[in-house]
Amino acid sequence: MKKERDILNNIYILRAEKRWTQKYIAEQINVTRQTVHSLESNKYNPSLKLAFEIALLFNKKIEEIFTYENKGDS
Amino acid sequence: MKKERDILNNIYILRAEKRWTQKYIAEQINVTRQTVHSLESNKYNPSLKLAFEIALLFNKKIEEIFTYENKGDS
DNA sequence: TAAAAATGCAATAAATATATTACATATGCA
DNA sequence: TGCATATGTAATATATTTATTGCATTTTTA
Repeated sequence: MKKERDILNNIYILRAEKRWTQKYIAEQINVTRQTVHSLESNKYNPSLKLAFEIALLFNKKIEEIFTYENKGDS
Repeated sequence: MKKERDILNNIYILRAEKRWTQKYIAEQINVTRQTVHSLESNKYNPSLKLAFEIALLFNKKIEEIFTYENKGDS
């Protein structure tokens, strides 16, 4: 069995800390609000460009925002 | 003018250091050799998952392998 | 409390990453 | 030199991300 991993992120938390809206983030990084919403809901694999944009916006490293962990591990 | 950035990577160098083939890398991370080749030729925006897989394989941080820099800056 | 803004969600379209296949050239090695 | 392996490239197919639109519900704020 090959190891499956999930990409997870804590954008929801980071956004709450900053009190930013999804719309605001979307505008800053030039994507739609849908994209931000999908990202936050943690159920897909964004492009590296998008990950970099998010990291730049929050002034963090990609790995401080996104994790790649064994499926099932919470 | 909105700032455009390029995603670049040094996989070619890292691979040379390890003396690995494109085929070998492709097999390790479950993509095709084409994908590895395209990646190395630095002209596109991979998925975050692929970036994580490469980083794991080389045991490095994503940002040690991929950079996101202003277009034109070499 | 009413209006405005923010969020969740869904369907479909558009864009682009990745796979597949194939072939030509280059490079290393017997 | 000749064979095996590695690499560059291209065309087409498939998969997945992202955009677009729209609407319902929740939360904020005047």
